[in-house]
Amino acid sequence: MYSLTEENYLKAIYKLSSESRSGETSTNALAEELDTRAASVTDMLKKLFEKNLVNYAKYKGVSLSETGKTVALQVVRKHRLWEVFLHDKLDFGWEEVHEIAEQLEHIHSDKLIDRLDAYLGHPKHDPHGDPIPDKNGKIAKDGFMELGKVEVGQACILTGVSDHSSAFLKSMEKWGLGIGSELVPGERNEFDGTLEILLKNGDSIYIGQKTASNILVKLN
Amino acid sequence: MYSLTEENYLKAIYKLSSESRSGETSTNALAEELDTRAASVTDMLKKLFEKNLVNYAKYKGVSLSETGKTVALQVVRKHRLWEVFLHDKLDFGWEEVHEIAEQLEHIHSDKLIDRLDAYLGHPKHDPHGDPIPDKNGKIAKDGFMELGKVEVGQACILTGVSDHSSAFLKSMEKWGLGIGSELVPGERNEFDGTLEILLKNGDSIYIGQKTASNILVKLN
DNA sequence: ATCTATTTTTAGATTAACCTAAAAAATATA
DNA sequence: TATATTTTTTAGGTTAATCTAAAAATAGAT
Repeated sequence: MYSLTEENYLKAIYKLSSESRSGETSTNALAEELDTRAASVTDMLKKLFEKNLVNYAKYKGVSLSETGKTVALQVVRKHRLWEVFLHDKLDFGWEEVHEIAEQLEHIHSDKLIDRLDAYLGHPKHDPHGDPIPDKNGKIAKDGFMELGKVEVGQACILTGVSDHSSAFLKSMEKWGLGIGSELVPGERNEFDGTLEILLKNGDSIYIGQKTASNILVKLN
Repeated sequence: MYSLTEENYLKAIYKLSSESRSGETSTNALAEELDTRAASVTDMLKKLFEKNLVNYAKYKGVSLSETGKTVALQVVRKHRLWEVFLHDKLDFGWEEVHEIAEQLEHIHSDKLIDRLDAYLGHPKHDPHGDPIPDKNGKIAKDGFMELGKVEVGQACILTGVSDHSSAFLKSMEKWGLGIGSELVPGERNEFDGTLEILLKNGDSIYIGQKTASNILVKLN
């Protein structure tokens, strides 16, 4: 069993090294991510290395070991499942779920998380559209992209939604959007994040950030 | 915001001083309850006193201040609501919920606990029959009675248990007893205190004195 | 009431996680 | 390549919560 702090370090190393193509990250980047000092990070990296959770050599960067990756993915799994619970069952907005899930992700009970997963209907994505690793840490590669991350002018096809709430689905309905719809991102309002979307029939609609990240698309 | 450890001390002081008629408890009793050493308890009591959470004077026992009581009752509230969630929504047995709720009770978010309460339908009792304090810390007083004190022939309904050990809960399970079971006390063996209990289905079971005083009932 | 046993507190250490300041290594620049 | 800059590590401390061992206070028994 790992401490809350150890789990947070592993999660941060996972996140940062996924984002870098080298598959590893640095002491300073971790200090920034974890809002702590570089010296503290060095201390912890030594400890995690002793426990075989990371590959680490002084001045040489750090990456997760197989064990470390497994632990990190389980924490991510718990985080995202709790987010789904908060969003789907307790009606929290997508902007509210992260902070509470940061606490809930550290509850230790395999049985709890299995039951929660089943109770939520084995969701594949959290309310932000991020994939939920399975019990074995496997992340379904669906090659889907959030509409909000597609570049302007790049035509794409709606392949799914991350949010299944009726509020969201009703607004999708109203816009005439569904699986298979062809979309082209237009202008983005940098002030409020609103995104213009050009439809096949020539109409334009204006969607918020929340909607844009809950619409999953395939590039066309 | 109080630390997990502080919350656990407050909860323990609440529990032990509720059980004593003096309304306070001792260093040693707390050390036992919290599975720690008396010296550690003394240290923490000083700290809690500094923070105005307890009434404490050296060698004189300890009790909760008004603030301390408020905090303790909110932790109890959270614990019991999570127990209801685990039992009602995730199908955990009543002997399993306590341990996981020990962790969940320390999640900090008023909004979360309000939403959870509403989601569960504002339950009044946890799966063991213990009352759930409301947002203001008020506990509904319900005149429960120990089964051992009910007169022969007086039908009653099981409303709660005082002992939450899994040994006790498992034997309850074996007898098929749970919240809502209908019971009628039958013959009492004056030699060893064993009590016959007639069940709804016509069966008789024989329970010891200790069990009889840990089963709480409402007269029918 | 005195002596003994128990309970509680103090004193001084330990551990995990953090910190600052300074030294060492790696990287960038002239 | 030599020097300057940045990054990382080391050294030494701090804090919360714990511990053991010993001292002090209270409670119990004759």
